[in-house]
Amino acid sequence: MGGGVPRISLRRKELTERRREAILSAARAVFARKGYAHTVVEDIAGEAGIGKGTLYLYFPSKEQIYLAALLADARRLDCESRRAIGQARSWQGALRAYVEVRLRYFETHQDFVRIYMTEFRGMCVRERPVSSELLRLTEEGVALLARCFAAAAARGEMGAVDPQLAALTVSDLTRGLMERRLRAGGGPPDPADAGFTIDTLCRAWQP
Amino acid sequence: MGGGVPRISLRRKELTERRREAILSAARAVFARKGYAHTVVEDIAGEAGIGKGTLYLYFPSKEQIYLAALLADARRLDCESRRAIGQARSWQGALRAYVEVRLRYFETHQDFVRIYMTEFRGMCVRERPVSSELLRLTEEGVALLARCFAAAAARGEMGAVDPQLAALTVSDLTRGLMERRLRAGGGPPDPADAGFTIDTLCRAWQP
Amino acid sequence: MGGGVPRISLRRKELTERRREAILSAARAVFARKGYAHTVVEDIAGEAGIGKGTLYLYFPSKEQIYLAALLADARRLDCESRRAIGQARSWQGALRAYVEVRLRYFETHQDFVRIYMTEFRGMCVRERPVSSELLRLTEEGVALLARCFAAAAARGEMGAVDPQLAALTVSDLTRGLMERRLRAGGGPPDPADAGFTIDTLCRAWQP
Amino acid sequence: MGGGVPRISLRRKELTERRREAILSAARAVFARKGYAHTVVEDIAGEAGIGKGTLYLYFPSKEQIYLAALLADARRLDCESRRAIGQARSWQGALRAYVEVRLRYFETHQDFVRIYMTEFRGMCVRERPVSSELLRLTEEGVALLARCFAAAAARGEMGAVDPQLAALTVSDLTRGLMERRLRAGGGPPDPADAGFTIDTLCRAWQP
DNA sequence: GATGAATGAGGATTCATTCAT
DNA sequence: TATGAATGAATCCTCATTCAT
Repeated sequence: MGGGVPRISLRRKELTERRREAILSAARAVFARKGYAHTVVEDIAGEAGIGKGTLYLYFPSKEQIYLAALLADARRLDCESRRAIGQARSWQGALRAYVEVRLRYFETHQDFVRIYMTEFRGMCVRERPVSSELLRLTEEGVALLARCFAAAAARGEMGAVDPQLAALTVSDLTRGLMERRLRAGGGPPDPADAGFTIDTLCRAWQP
Repeated sequence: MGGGVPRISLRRKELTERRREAILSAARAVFARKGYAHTVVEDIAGEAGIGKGTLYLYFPSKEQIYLAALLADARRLDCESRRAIGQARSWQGALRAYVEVRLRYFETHQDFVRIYMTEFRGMCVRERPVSSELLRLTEEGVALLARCFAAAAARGEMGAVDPQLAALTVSDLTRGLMERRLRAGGGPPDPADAGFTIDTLCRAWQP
Repeated sequence: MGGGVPRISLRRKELTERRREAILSAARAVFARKGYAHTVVEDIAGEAGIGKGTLYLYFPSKEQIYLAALLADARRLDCESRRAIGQARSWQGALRAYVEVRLRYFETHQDFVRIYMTEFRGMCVRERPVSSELLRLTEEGVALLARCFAAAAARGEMGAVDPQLAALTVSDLTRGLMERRLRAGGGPPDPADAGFTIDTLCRAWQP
Repeated sequence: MGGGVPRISLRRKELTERRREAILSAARAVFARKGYAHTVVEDIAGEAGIGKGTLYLYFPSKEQIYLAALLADARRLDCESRRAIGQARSWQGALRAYVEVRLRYFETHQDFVRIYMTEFRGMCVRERPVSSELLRLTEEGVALLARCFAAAAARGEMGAVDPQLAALTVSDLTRGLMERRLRAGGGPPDPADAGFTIDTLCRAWQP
């Protein structure tokens, strides 16, 4: 039993995967720069260093590229989020983890955040939900936090707040923090703002 | 006797103004439903019950219709906001006024909020600012609140919080409230959520 | 026999005629400045100091305004041309009269010439003849000259040239003179060029 | 063997060039038939047997198609003109060459002449010069002739005429000849007219 | 697989003409 | 009679997607 046959296939698959990633990375960069409407498919192909037609071998449409570009990062962010929140020893730690994971993710994946925060969420509110998984991931982050809060409240470590509403509150404020960083462009953001947000909520929800 | 001369002219002006409003109203409805990119000028004309070309007698371009539609409501909202916050007797009252004015405005001007919250703010982050006044109005609301907070802090009625950051926090959470109402569609929103937000902040920032 | 009744009617007719002239004058100015395609009906109305709709009480279409504007001047030019050529005592005189009448007309009716020379003649070649009278007037000027030449040739005062071709030659060169004046803008044209043209032809066609 | 590498690339380039020519040819036909203003881009595409969008892969705008269509032929005409005039042994020969090259060109490129004579020259007089090269080529033909005449005059073979005015005279009359051929449609033009023009000028300008 | 030339539906805007006042 | 607001057909151009090489 050699197994030489699938080796080529593996190579192939790996290459394909690598190219898929390259396309998504290019797509994020362009979508972040120009927004969905102003982005031309050819721009993405150019940024990815491939031909326009090649895109359509990997994705069926511009919209699917957009969603896939978001989904990949949303999954990664969800992973990191789970890990960090899982390691937290208190509801305050979980809250801080939620915020900090996102701000750290922003440092290295500004393109994703830009699209996700300033365009995709709006699209979701307006049109029919486009990607169920993307939506689920978004809600998952909040739900994770909500479960933490519920447990903490049950243990009496947290004031008697609605865990779901509390988690949504954290989510809203985190978005605000990121938008301000985006608007600041490359300039340094107010380094105190994240602390302010966390402090505010910790104080409000202490038992 | 007398005074009848400009009557026709007045009629005309009034009619023109009425039609301008009708166009903006139609535009808000369509933009809210489909978003800027998917809206076709003919749709707006149809919704307004006029011909396509007529739009261009009142506005020079699709983009200007969009901005004018937002601006009119943003001004009204700013007015109501000023009045309500001006009447507040405490920073808590101001906070509550800011949120409630917006939620009440949402009841009757859902279209505006839909566009403003889910599209325009994102556009501002992404592209060059499109309308300076619209931007100014947005920032004005926050600044108003910030001044209230600063005064309250100076009087010792409020904890030692950064007034600007506090105002931004209120703004972010209010947006969150409205987005959830939008997503709920016509369904009844959680009636407690606004209270939760206000309570949270009041508790956090008491002296 | 009073005759009071038609007096009003006369007034009316005269007023109408006066306004017609004003429109045509305005039309010539605008058409000369922008050309037929780039001229907007509203421009003409504005130049004439009347409303856009009023134009259509006097003329049925933009095209008819254009033709009427040309026709009025073409008739006047034809009149002056007939008179001047009629007074000429030799074929050289007729030739000179033809050229000079046109150059003089150019001084005071540059708009007409601009349209006529640079646009209308081209239109005639390209499309179906638009106005039979306008075309006839153009040919009439040449024919007039041709008859002069034929008579002169018959009297032996002129070389044995084909009168029709000779007249066309004069026509072509006169057009060239006017185009150069148009292109010179307001600047002074070469004052010798008309003389050169006339001398050339006189020498060529002497017996 | 070998040397086959760029074959595909050559094919492609050749094909592209061939299609560019096809578009220009179609454009000339349609522009000649309808004039610039009445020509619709779709007409050109249809005449060229390609899709509307394909035009814009080859040219950036309707106006550029127009100018390119003229420019290609204007260059060819200029070439032939230079050659023919260069071979002329006398100023009379040069004059005859100038006229005959144009009449011959007319036989095979009636579309070009139609546009060039009846529309483009007028546009130049009326509006800002659109294509500097096109304008230069037009003036170049006249200048070439003018230099011939100047040389001939210096050698005493020609009367003391202003060479520039003489060349303009030839140009004006040649245009007249072509316009009459255009107006004659397919019908046979007066075969004597070119001879008449040439004879007239030769006689006028002999020493 | 990879490419980019070809396509044509779609969309913003203009403007000659009409018509209610 | 005079007006200019209203109209919608007409037009240029873009760009997502297809497909022959």
